[in-house]
Amino acid sequence: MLERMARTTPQTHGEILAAAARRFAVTGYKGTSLQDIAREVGCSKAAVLYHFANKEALLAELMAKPIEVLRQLDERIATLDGAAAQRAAAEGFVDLAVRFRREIALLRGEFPELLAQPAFAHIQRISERLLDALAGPGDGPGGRIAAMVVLAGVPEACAEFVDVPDDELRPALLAIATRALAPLDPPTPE
Amino acid sequence: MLERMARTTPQTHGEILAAAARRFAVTGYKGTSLQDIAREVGCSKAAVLYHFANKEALLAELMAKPIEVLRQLDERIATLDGAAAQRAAAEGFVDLAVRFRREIALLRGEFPELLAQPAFAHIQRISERLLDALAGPGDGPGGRIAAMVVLAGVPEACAEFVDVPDDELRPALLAIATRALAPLDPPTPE
DNA sequence: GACGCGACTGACCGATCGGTCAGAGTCTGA
DNA sequence: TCAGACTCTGACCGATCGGTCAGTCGCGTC
Repeated sequence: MLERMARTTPQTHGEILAAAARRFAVTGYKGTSLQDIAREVGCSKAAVLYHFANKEALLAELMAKPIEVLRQLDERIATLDGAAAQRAAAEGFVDLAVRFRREIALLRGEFPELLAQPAFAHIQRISERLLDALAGPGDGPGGRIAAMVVLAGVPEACAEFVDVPDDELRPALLAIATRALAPLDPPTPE
Repeated sequence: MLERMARTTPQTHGEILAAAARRFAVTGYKGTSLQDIAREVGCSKAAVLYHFANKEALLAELMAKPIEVLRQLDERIATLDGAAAQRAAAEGFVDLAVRFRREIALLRGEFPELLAQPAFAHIQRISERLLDALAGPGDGPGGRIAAMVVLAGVPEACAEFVDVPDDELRPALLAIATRALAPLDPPTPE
């Protein structure tokens, strides 16, 4: 009945992953159905679910590397404090955002809902610690507000400027972030 | 059969609106069903659709005022250019974000998908002009990157710090924004 | 040639979505 | 008293979602 070539290629796994990344980037995670992904690959929806336990597992595999790097950043920051932690947080976060901006673009604005899923609960905790570090040792709420602007604005800018080369985007963002968080390392402390 | 009091109150319209705002703030627009809203009000889903043509109309009425103010800001900026437009854009945008931060909180991160709806197409155009104004008259991409960080970060910070009083949040955000966009108005232009 | 196995399919499931519809209860004005 | 408007309901619709399942196909092995 079926005239199609026997595609005994186990690389289908990778093809599904790539197709999912493409679709998520356009229509978002929630806005992309397993049917959409299957259509892009050229297989059945059941085939997608043969290779991945469920939709969330697909997302988890796509985000595994950036999440791991974020976890490492969290560990590194935990060993520092005050201004040193703040600088390390800013540099590390900008690095991470630039490096994985394609993955970030997949989730354009869906972070809040996705992080609410229990599978990503630990990321929310890491984000809170990152916010604290970025806020620095200041006392008023100004530091936390600036940290929030950076924490939300930098990834969005990365997703928006996917085509700008790394070595142009990274220093620009780092300069913006340090300026935004400025009150804690003013150029003339004296 | 029905023992319930006859609620001939036409204020149901307002109750539905308030309930929708509450639910949207918790579970987002897409994540909130008409059933959810009806349950919160204590009426049927059909009653919700009696008062509002559809789900999108509900959102539109909730966002009517902030959208109108955004439109006015766009008009004001259009009469200026260069550094003056940049300053007006920063001040106006921070003002708007602080003033309507409850409405912004409703949409936590759903802006991209919602703005993609044809009903909000003009907002996307306004956002682009706002980005241009915030970027200022600089030539490199640095200005646009900083503008994007502000454009995405400020509303998110507003949504996060809903409890901080206006007259504390506004100056803090304005300071952060002007610092982030700094290269165009450095303290020593000479 | 029989068998097992990995890869995959189509049909199907229950749930939920936004939205429609005919009608019922209530109130108002002629 | 009665017509009609207003408000609201329960039942229902088609579409779509993520996910399950029995079975099929091709291939390597015994």
